Amino acid sequence: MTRVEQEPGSARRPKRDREATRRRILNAARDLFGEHGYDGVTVRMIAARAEANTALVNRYFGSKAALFGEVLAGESVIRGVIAGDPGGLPRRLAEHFVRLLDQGSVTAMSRMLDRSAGQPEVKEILLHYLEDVIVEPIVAQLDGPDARARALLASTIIMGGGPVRRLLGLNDLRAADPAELTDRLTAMFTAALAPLPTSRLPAS
Amino acid sequence: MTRVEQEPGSARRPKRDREATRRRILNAARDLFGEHGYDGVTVRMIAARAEANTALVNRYFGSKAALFGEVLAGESVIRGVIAGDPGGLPRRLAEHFVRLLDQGSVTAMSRMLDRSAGQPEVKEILLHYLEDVIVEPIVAQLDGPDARARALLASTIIMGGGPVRRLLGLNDLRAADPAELTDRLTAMFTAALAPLPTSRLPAS
DNA sequence: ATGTTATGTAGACGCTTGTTTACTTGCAAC
DNA sequence: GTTGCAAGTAAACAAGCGTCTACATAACAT
Repeated sequence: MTRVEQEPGSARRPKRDREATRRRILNAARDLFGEHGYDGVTVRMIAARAEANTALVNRYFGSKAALFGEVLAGESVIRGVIAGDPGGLPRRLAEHFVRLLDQGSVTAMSRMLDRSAGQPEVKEILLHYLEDVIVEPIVAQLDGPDARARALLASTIIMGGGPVRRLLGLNDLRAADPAELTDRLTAMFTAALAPLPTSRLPAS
Repeated sequence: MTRVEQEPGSARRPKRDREATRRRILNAARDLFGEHGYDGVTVRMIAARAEANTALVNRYFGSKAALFGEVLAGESVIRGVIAGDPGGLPRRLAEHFVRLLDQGSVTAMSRMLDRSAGQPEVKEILLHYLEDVIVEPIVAQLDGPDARARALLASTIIMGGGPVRRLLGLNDLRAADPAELTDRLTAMFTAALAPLPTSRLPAS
């Protein structure tokens, strides 16, 4: 009876590890949703990637939609980007955008958004995410009139990056001088967010 | 085999009218794809909306994907927007964007793009559309370095409008003064397209 | 009226989806 | 060992998808 009496939560590594399996599924879902969007991913794909049984996805997360929601909840890097001094917000957003370009597959979020509004239930989840994590924090940093409209314009740039990257590729964007690209994006975000329209350009 | 003894387009109204049915299906597809994207629409939905039999969709268009391509081919309003004097391009794009906001459901295109990249075949169709109808014409108008990168940035704004509108709604954008909104968007497009970064703003 | 052809229809095909059920197996306490 | 339970599995479920085939029917030429 030489049995190892281990503390609960100690370093024992059972072959059947609920938490580890759950984590593998969650990671697989994050990667796949990020790459193909909600509709482009099947529960079987997630399970295969996680090297787990298909039924475990529903067992641990209830449903595919709920799993999607949990993935979304873990992807809030942009929160830290928005937070900070309001004056530097456009540049921080621009730098974030450029950073996403360089990372590629790691950036689950933006790619997730464009192809993921199938069922109304998922649309609801996405809506709340965008509202609470992106739009609302930006609005909170803005002074002046039409704060929400300005935040929506900035969101337009952020969300447009996904489809453009996915469909048209980003080699041509990466090819450009990163500093210049950042400047350009900063100007775009500034134009979107400035309290008053930055300039009245000559109409055509 | 010329079995049409009547003038084409004359006043006969047969109950079974191939062209009319085909048109009804195409219109229904345009509306539905515009509203729900490629994956969000089924062949049966299209047939129901067109008050036609499901099999006729495939009979007249070969496949759902081919029908999508035909719908896309008919949606090239933006072509005329891009064409014109290069200096006024940012403002024309901005005005187009604002116009889309006001129209709502008529604007099939932009809403079609974000949720429509399911099968690789459809992605191919979309890619060529974006490339030939949006990016390439814009590039053709640009001078200076990194023309394609700048065109992609402008496309980012255009394509971002779809998801933002669909998910977050556009009432807050419409609420703002249209003239001011146009100015703001013009500045954004200018920042994206200008030969050199418009300004180097103080970093945060 | 009759025959032919194009148009429309009903239904099934094969496949994939998310989900659930019944079962097997590993692990640990007794 | 033996038992009990959690973890994992295989298979099936119902529903939905795009597509196709066999059939009915309206419209025209004769």
